[in-house]
Amino acid sequence: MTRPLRIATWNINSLRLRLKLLGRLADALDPDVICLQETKVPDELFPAEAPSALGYPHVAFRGMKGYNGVAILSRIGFAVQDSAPDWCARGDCRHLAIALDLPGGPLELHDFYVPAGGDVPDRVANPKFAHKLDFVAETTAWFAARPRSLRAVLVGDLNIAPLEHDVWSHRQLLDVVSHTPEETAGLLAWQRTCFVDAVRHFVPAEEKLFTWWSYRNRDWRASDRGRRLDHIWVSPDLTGALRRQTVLKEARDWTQGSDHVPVCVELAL
DNA sequence: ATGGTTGAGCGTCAA
Repeated sequence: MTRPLRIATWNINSLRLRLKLLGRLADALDPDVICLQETKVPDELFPAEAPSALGYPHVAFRGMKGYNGVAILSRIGFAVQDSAPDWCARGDCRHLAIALDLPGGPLELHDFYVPAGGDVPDRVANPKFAHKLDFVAETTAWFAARPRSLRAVLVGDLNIAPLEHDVWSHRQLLDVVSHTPEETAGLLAWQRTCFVDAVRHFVPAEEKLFTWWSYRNRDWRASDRGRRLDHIWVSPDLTGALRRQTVLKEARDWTQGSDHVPVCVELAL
């Protein structure tokens, strides 16, 4: 039997600045596929040689100047899928979809970077919050309308912590963008269209679990005011194949690290 | 109520 497939996701917060840390991620998790968000690099400046040098010859990227940007690095060949719409018609570089060439048939993989939504949780006062809610509503409608996918995985920085123990204080964050009832309900509705939470499959809902700690805390580990913003979902037919999850908390201490840490799951397909 | 820090790329804006 072959080794389980490992899929990792990481908001790298600038690919060019953290190329060396990408190597540390590869060493630490040994993933077959790495999905990145906030690459912050236009396609014409994408460091094309770097993924191969790390052992990932198959690459797809969609970037723009300054903000956003997603990329997928893979040891396994894949075909890029371009059937999804341009969410909110902004040309925003927030989604890549591929079909991985696996022996048992293709595996559909989505890499998402959901808008952060600004500071004020009010869709009238804050257009960024409106964009975030609209984005999630559009993706939900799109996944709900298509035939139910089998062998599908969705990962990314979804910028919403849906469960009570996905934040350091449920009560204190109910009015904070990323954990408002409107956002958490929206994210769970999206999830229910086609997916189950592959990380909470292993970690009980009453246990705190975070993937992001703000740069603005003097000592992120001591204050531990984290949120679980980064997610891996799988189609229900794959739940029996789930073998392990890893939230690579140590990465938050890497020199000049991202404020997000990598998340990884193993699937025995 | 506000501030705190980081990145892109040079103004601030976004997170």
